[in-house]
Amino acid sequence: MFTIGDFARHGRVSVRMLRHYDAIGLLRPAHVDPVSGYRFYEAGQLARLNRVIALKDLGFTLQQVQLILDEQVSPEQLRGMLRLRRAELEEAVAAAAARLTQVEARLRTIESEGRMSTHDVVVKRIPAVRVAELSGTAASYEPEHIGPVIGPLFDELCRRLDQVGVVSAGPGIAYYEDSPDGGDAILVHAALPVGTSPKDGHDFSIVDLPAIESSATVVHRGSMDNIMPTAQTLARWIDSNGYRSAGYARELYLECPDDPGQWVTEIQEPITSR
Amino acid sequence: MFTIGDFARHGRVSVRMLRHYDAIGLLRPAHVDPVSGYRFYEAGQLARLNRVIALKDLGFTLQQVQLILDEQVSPEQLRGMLRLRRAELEEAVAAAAARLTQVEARLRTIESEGRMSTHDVVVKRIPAVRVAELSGTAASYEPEHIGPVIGPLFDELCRRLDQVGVVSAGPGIAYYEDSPDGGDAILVHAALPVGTSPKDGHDFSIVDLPAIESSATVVHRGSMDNIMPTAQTLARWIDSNGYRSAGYARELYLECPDDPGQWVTEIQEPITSR
DNA sequence: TTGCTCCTCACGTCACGTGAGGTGGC
DNA sequence: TTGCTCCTCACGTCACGTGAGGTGGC
Repeated sequence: MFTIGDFARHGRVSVRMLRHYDAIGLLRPAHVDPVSGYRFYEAGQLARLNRVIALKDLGFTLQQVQLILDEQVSPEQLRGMLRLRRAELEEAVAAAAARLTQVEARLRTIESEGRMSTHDVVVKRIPAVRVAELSGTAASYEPEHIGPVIGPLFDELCRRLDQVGVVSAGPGIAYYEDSPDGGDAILVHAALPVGTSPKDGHDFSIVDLPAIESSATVVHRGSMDNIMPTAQTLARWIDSNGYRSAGYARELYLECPDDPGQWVTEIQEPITSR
Repeated sequence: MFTIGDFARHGRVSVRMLRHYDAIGLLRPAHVDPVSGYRFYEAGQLARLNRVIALKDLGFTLQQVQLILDEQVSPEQLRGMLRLRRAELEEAVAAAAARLTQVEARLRTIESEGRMSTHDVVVKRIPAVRVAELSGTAASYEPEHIGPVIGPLFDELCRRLDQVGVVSAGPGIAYYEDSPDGGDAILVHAALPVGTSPKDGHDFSIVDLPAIESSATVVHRGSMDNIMPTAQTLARWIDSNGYRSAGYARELYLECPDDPGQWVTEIQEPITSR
């Protein structure tokens, strides 16, 4: 017979843990003194304690441990639980490794630049949207070629949506593609989310933009003429965090007051892990 | 200006999170309606939200995120925090990988044997102990050679401790070493923990058993004559979980009633990762 | 008498999720 | 009027750590 203190010492657990396991019925002392309430454990109970610790170390919750030890789960169910745990652990390893990569990237930039960027890149899923859109062409990806094309496209799109009584359901989206004929010129799309699609007789196209399962995003503040440094930050982040670009980026116009210097835009770039 | 719902949608966070960040002062809405209490956010605040998410994703607590964003930490301190995080993440990756290995080992045994063993191996640190000990030799590691040697050694040791008025401070420990002269014979040590070391005039040795930083342990129930299957379970566990033996094992006699079938022993085997 | 071990509450942890119960504008 | 969004409490989560306040045997 061991007192709770001795038993805890042999099992390398805290006294508090043993009391907790008693409270939830996971490991009851072999004997409890009825007057003092003192708990007494038998040496053989160390085997049960070890099982508890071993299963807990695998990442099971105490409730699951209890079910397993009390044989409330069949071997078949246990296999299922282990497989689930395995999948969760595979994810956990990958997630921890990804965080580690990110922390290392931050350390590199802070050691070379003496500070941390304030442009923070976040990976998120962008859901699919149905949009109304108009398209045009621009001479290149340079902001000064795109600006004069995209602005009028949005203005015109608004006018045409108005005409058919459709009201946009969110901020405008722009995206670009290489010209299908292979030149330097590019396709420019100006899109506005719509809830319901209008019947007929409209002179704009309705397109379903697919979800982006994994998108690296940054918020750009200020005129689109100054987008380049932000875009480069994003590109460097993608590279130094073990991803690569997986398609064309979208721009989300979150706020577009008259003064272009006050614009707020989100750039969304599809990525896959490298 | 966005309502809390719109802002949450753009930032891919929950409304509850934004309220929480408001409550702790991490991200205050740009404006709060004084009569309705409605929160309103500016598009530009998405940049701050992104910083929060990015730092949170690195594994920092919200409190740390707050300190970092409010520039309460110098670049130097930030470097320190990142290095600490890096170390923690390296550990986290290793820990998750080790769990994964263990889960995979369990899956293999459950798929081959249809059930999970009830001999659970636990890795723990064994602290150093000062012991009084007597030694002898046995013909081999076989239980039938060791038993007749170790028993009398313990009896004799107890007698001699009694004589000098020393009382043992814990269960007996046995350990074995190859004979220094290279034969099959082995050195057998019977040891009892002592708190205070006696002065002089005793005929047993006082030895400091070093701590075992990383020890794989199992509890064996029953006579030491039947130790073999338990020892094999332990050996297999060590092998299939990516460790290897790193020294000689110890046996801890937790309970030794007259009936040897009721004995409870813990085997402690030093390990290192392979 | 002082220490040591044991006991039972009960709060705190961390970042929210999840109702409950109520309000205001379309 | 029904829905929808917003609000403020406030409890629950998970596995204990950490006092607080008190007892019993050496």
